[in-house]
Amino acid sequence: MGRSPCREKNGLNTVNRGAWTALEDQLLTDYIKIHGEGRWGKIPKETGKFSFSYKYNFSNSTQYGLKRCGKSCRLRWLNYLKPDIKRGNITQDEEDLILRLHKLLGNRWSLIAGRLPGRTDNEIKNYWNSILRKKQHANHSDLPKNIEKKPIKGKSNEAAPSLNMEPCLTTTMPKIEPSIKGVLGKRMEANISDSREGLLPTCENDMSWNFMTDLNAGQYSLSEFLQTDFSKISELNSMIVEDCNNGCINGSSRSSSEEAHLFSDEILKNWAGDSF
DNA sequence: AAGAAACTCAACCGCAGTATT
DNA sequence: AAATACTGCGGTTGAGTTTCT
Repeated sequence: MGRSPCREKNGLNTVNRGAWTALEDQLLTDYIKIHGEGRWGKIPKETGKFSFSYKYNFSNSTQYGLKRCGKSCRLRWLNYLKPDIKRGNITQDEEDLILRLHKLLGNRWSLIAGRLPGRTDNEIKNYWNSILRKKQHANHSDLPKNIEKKPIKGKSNEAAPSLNMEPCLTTTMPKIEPSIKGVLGKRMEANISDSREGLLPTCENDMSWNFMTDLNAGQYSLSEFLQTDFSKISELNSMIVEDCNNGCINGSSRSSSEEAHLFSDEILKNWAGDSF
């Protein structure tokens, strides 16, 4: 279902566009301090009430309130006014993380931003498009598909790496490889520890995909993620396939080894293929 | 010094999923 | 159940700024 443009909403005949003024910022900030985030669509109407906006020094008394659509208010708050937004340049650690997460998630800017406290999806998107895209281009003459410009319309052909991992079979866990550092090793230890206690890994709690979920949920720190030895993932995949060939332990009907992957071939190719 | 080109980044747009009426 | 509103996302634009020639 299509949506009508902002200007047609809220009964506003005219909606301000372009850069926000200091007065508008103040009005929006004050409103959110009082009412909290959300209900963006009500902001133009609510801030237009005399009781709310009388103290602001509007140049024209008929212009009380924010002549902005809710969507615009939300964007302004989330990308600029919100107090916990981090200002300043992207650090090297942050850049590394952006590169890795982009490799993993593609253009899921909000997900990437979720792992960078104080950074907004818009900021990361801009940073990628202006800095990192060029860096990658300089490193590889053949630009990765997932940062190629998309056709004008349609999102269905987005070339981001698929998150639809093969469902991992329950299998015997590989031996802990001491050299596997970071969140991958941490996940392995957790799973093996569980299996020793009789808690066999299942498709729901195996290490294959939850490590990313856990990362997203704040289970791991930035440094742990950065320490992860992704070059070992391919080995892990092979170990699991081999184990599965030797017989899965839970009697699952889906016992073919090709289903027993930690990560899809596409992801492995992406991770192992270049400097990443 | 001036114009052109490249860059940055805030803001806008359309789409889609979810919530509400 | 259908229509409408709300919210969030990613892609794109364009004004302002900086760098280059």
